[in-house]
Amino acid sequence: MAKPRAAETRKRTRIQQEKEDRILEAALDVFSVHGFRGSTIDQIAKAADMSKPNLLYYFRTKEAIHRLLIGRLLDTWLDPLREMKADGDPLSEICSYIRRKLEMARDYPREGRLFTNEILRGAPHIQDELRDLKSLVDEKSKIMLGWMKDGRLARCDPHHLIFSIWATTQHYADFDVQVRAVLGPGKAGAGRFDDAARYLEKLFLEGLKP
Amino acid sequence: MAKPRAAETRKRTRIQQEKEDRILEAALDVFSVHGFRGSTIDQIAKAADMSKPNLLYYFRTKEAIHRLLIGRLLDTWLDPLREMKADGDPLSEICSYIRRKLEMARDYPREGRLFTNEILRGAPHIQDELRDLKSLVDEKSKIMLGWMKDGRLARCDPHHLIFSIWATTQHYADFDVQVRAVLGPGKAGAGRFDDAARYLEKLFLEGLKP
DNA sequence: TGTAATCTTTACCAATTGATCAAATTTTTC
DNA sequence: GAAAAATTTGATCAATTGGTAAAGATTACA
Repeated sequence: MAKPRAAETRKRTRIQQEKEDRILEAALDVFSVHGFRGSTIDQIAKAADMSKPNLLYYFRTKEAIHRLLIGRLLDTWLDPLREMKADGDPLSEICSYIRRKLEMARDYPREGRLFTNEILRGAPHIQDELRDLKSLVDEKSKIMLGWMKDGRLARCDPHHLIFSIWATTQHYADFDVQVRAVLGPGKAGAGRFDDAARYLEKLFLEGLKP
Repeated sequence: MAKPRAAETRKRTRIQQEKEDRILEAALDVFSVHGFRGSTIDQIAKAADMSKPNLLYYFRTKEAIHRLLIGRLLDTWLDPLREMKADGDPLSEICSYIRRKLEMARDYPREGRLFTNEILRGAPHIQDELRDLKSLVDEKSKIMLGWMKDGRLARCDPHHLIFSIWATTQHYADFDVQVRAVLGPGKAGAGRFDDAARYLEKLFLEGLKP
């Protein structure tokens, strides 16, 4: 008896494994540029080099692909923030956080844009996750307030401090086209991330030292 | 003889004026959330409270509306940067720039998101403008390098400095949903922009003073 | 007030879209 | 090597999409 869709099988076949990966890879390419509504199954199928019905054999709907991608993304996206520990040196902790976020922007720009697309749309599918995000940020904010009270970090609004780290690092994924256009052929090479890291480190280190 | 489309008439009628404004207003709402491909004429027409053919009487195509909106946006978007003058006090000039960009994020969030959508898509329609942008940024970078040489501004990469201002201010338009979710009902009111301004001013002032 | 120009509506069209189905093909398993 | 399971394909569908044609309604203006 042929299963109607591959997704339900207990054990993933070799083919299933490979095709699903190819689809997700292609979908990430397409979704991250055009957003959910702006992307078509045909487009994704073509990018994955297979027919549309074939693709739909592995994922029931367009939304199923998108949901899976978003889910995977959210799972790892906040890891760097989770790693910020109260018992570390405040400025080093913040610098590490910036560095890690910048590495993510460099190594996973499509994931970053997928997330930004979702937020731009009003985050319709990740309301729960936003709630989790709030509690994580609140928790880390408390740590920072402690550092400030101890005179180990400049007094400021920790929420907005976190926003500014998100913004400055994510910028290099979302606005990549603009960044490259502005830097010009000479400075838009791979080294731009090192330049960014150097600049951001200085800005935040000087800006936040007590 | 009835003109096929209203746009070509020399003088704009009262009705033309009003309807075109209503369409652009509605289109800005829709495009800024869903992007170009994710938005439909029906959607825009409904938001503008008119029938689709009626809307298409004023704008030939969906793209015509989008082009006009993008054009208008780019026209005013860079004004704050243009206003940065070499003969001002470096830190005050930068602070004013931040304040103005933040006001734009507060007062014109839809325009900001429209722009971000366009950039996320790879900026297909604004290649020329990106070239103009580069020369403007290069020009202002030279001014900043002068300030640094004179010891009136901390030494850093001026391009990345400008990026960080764009990123931190634009963040409050693009990631508004996330910002509000994280701040929570207590602090997500209109005052969040004042908090942001206070924080950013401190960060950049301390981070960039020589 | 009459008429020409402008505006609006109804009906429509061809292309694209997300998705289905049964038949044909390939792969795995015994 | 045959049966069973998994995979692929081509044909198809209903809904949506961007856009048009033409007739009817309204407005501006002499």
